Amino acid sequence: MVDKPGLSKGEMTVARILWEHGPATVRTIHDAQADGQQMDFATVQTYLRRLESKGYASSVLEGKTRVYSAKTKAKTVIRKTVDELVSRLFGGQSMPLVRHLIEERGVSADELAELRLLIERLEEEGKQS
Amino acid sequence: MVDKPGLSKGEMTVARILWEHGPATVRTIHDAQADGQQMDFATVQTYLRRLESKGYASSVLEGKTRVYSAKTKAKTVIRKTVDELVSRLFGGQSMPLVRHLIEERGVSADELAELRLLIERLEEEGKQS
DNA sequence: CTTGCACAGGTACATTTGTACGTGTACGAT
DNA sequence: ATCGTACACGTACAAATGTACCTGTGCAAG
Repeated sequence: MVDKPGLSKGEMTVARILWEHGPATVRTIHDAQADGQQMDFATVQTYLRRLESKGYASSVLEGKTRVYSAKTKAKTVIRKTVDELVSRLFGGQSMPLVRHLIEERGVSADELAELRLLIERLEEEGKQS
Repeated sequence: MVDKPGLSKGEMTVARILWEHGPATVRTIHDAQADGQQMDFATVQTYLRRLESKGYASSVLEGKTRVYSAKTKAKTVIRKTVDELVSRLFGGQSMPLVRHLIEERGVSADELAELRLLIERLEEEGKQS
């Protein structure tokens, strides 16, 4: 796997919508934008085109509309992006970021419970390996 | 607080070294680079200059060398950057990122213990508020 | 004194990114 | 047959970014 150039912020925003909705047209994605962060139809189109040329998406002309599909899994892009960030901002340590997320941005009671379970599970695994 | 333009990746890398070392010269920062991700002396210089022009750093000429200091706290930049990322990649939800960090990138036993404490503390706080 | 380092500061420049306009065309309504 | 609508697709272009060279100058070694 040759490493494709990374995604820019705008491309990422569009990519995320693509992952969520599955195969979609420019319009679908354009309309799916969260209010307040609208980008022009043509802009979305450009991002999609770039996504495709970078190898992150593929498309087929279906009738007269082009339908784009994600070609790279969200997880892959997320991993790469997060790794990047962690390395640049925290010297490769993930804990500081985890701490930041939990402390600085709210975590609901439910999420807290989920986290607890996650941790307990990992502690178990740790013990026996 | 007018929001200054964000930091680019390169600038962030340099900014981080600046935060760690405290006031430093171009050379100090250049030499402090983790092996393998060396950037040219002049490149570091440029980033520092840009950091200053964006208002994230300040500098004084000390004798014949210029000494740069961070002007914005790491936490501020981190918050902004992470918020950005979380919003673009996870639609504003931080839990998916926390999960990713814990599951996909290793967490040592010690860190796990720390996390457990952190969670317990938050659970306590939650109960009484 | 002369030469060479070590830096500061200015300038350069190709890419990438954000953002979008304009043209051409197929299809459905008049 | 004609028009408006909805797209695809090519093109545009300024700003941001990554990356670095070049020039001048003071200091220190010869």
